[in-house]
Amino acid sequence: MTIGTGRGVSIAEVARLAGVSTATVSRALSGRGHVSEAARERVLQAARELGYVVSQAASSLASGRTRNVGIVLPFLGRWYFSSVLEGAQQRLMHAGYDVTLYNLAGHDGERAMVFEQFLLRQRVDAVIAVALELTDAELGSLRAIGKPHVGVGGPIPGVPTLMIDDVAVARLATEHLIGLDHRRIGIIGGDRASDLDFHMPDKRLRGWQQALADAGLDPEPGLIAQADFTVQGGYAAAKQLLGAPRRDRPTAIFAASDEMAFGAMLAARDLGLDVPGDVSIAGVDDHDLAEFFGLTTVAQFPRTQGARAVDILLMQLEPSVDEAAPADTPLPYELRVRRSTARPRT
Amino acid sequence: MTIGTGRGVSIAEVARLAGVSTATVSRALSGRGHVSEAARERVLQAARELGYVVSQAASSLASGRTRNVGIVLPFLGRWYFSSVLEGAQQRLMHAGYDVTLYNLAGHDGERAMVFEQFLLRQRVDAVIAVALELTDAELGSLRAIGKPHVGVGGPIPGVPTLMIDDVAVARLATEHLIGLDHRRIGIIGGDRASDLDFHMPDKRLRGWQQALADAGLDPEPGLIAQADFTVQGGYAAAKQLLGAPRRDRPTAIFAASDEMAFGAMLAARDLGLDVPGDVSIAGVDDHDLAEFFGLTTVAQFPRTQGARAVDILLMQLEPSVDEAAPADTPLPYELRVRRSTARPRT
DNA sequence: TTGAAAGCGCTAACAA
DNA sequence: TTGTTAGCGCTTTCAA
Repeated sequence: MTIGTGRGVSIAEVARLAGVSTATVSRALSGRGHVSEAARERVLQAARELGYVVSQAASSLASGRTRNVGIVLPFLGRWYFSSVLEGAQQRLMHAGYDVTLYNLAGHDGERAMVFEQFLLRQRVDAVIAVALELTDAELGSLRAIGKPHVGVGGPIPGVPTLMIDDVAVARLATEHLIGLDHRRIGIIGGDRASDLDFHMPDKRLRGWQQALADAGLDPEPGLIAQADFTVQGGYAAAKQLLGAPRRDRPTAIFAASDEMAFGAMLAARDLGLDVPGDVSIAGVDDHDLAEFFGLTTVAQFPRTQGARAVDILLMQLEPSVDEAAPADTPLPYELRVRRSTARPRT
Repeated sequence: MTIGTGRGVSIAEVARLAGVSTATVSRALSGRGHVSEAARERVLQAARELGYVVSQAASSLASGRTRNVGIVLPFLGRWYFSSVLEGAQQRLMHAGYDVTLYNLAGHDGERAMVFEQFLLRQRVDAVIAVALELTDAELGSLRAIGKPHVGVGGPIPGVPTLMIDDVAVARLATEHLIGLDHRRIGIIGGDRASDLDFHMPDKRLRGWQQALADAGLDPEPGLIAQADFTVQGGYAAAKQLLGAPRRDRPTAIFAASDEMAFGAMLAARDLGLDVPGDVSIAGVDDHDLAEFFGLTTVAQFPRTQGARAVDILLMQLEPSVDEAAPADTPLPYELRVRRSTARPRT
């Protein structure tokens, strides 16, 4: 490998060594256009010998493609988000794409920066937005520059979005509890802040309501607590629910995320309540720690969701990849019953 | 804003509107070279009017700078790593840099890909390696292409590395326990797998040993358990330590990370042992949940570490930014005493 | 199937 | 302080 030249080996050097033109090298290496087997062989060999790696900048400038996908997300530290990111990044890398990360954790200014300066032009071929509701202006600019974009976990009008059926997921968890003969089933849902960018909390609430209604149970306000999708939040919310007088206390709690469910389990313990003896608890996600906590949950598969999002983009980015479009098939989810749920003590 | 042109507004259009040359536009917008106040004004105004954003590809090709920094890390889902990433990304973004993420979570093949294909040339101006020991070959290529690189949390020979003094941190936590009159202090350290890429576990073990030795205590093998830095691992390890016959059971445990300490706290509870009544537990990190669990810990500040790593790179990347070099000042850490530690019951 | 050559949009050296 | 201009390294059209 030639080193230290600052700019690296150029395509011209490969062409010279292989005894072909730069155009042929480009074709051989990119797979676009026809190249004889013999020529391809010699090019590959020469490239290997010289340690040639294409210059992204030059390639992008000439072709208009960056081989770079932007991923925008509101949190990095939470399980769901880092899992989606992981799944997407891995798939993209194998397809030869870089991932540029835009984390909106900070202030509003950052969001504007991301959309106006970074994503806007020429830096990425496509965008994956995770659990983010885009404003009309943001959508407008994405559409204007004609970059494909998909949403994961968030509802983006007019944009292919990968999301589980949140209503159905919540129903499933709640129906599991009803099936165990629970009659007073509380919910720890999202608070208003977490609903802002992302209407999932509201849907999970509706799923819970529907399941209760179908069973002839009353989804009374006293059974609803709100939290911010963190362990701490779930803990506090569960204390509220479980601190109610005995006759009002739920015998089961559906938490809209596993992290909140963990908090609820800890709250129950701290109150001296046995899980599942005194209270059953179910979550959503199948977090890495769900098994450890013995938490019954409805699994979703964020790594796969990230990878699927990439597949959809790749189909638009590289016409060669044209499998049967799986874009709008609903995403899988699955009830996993563990130790945290059981029939109520009678 | 002009839209839909595919390639976006070019510098030539801005130059025309502002009545100057493209060179002046470039200078005005990048801040390099002298431009009269009047010209700068007109350029800025024109650029705003046209919605001009520089083409990264063209700029990189011409200048050799990508305004892109690669961050390589072995995990995304763990608190320490996502926090470093968050800190670095935010700082970089404000400096106008993109972050390209390379997660080595997958198989070995990926590691080779990252170093040979992606990082090697022309895609990034600098590299931040988080808790990763680079091989000689990897270091060699980084050096050969002359890209600045820093390590965070991992020891990289010959490379500026931001890391806390792991020996001292472990000593501090252990001395805190000794100061409370504990005499049998166990440790949950890293297992061999986690030491592979990252000698932190070994250092924390040594800190514990030194603190015990200084106090005339015997760091006997029975007090040592190993885990993989996860909650689950910490739980299992703690069960081993705490399951010992009463006379051998430690009255305190130092866990080399907060996540393992959480596991240890849960293990103690499951054994019916009171924390801190029967056993005190201390960790390292000040994880987001440490406050919630009431865990005594030695805080480190990964977000700041990420940001500091960026500062060091920026100093090399942009000669204008020349503050007094803070490169090798030791990183701060801080004992935070919470509910999980107390004097042993007598 | 191959090669020649015209850019892609910008930066930086040089000249003025 | 400003403008002219020669590339940066690649892709892609066109012609052969």
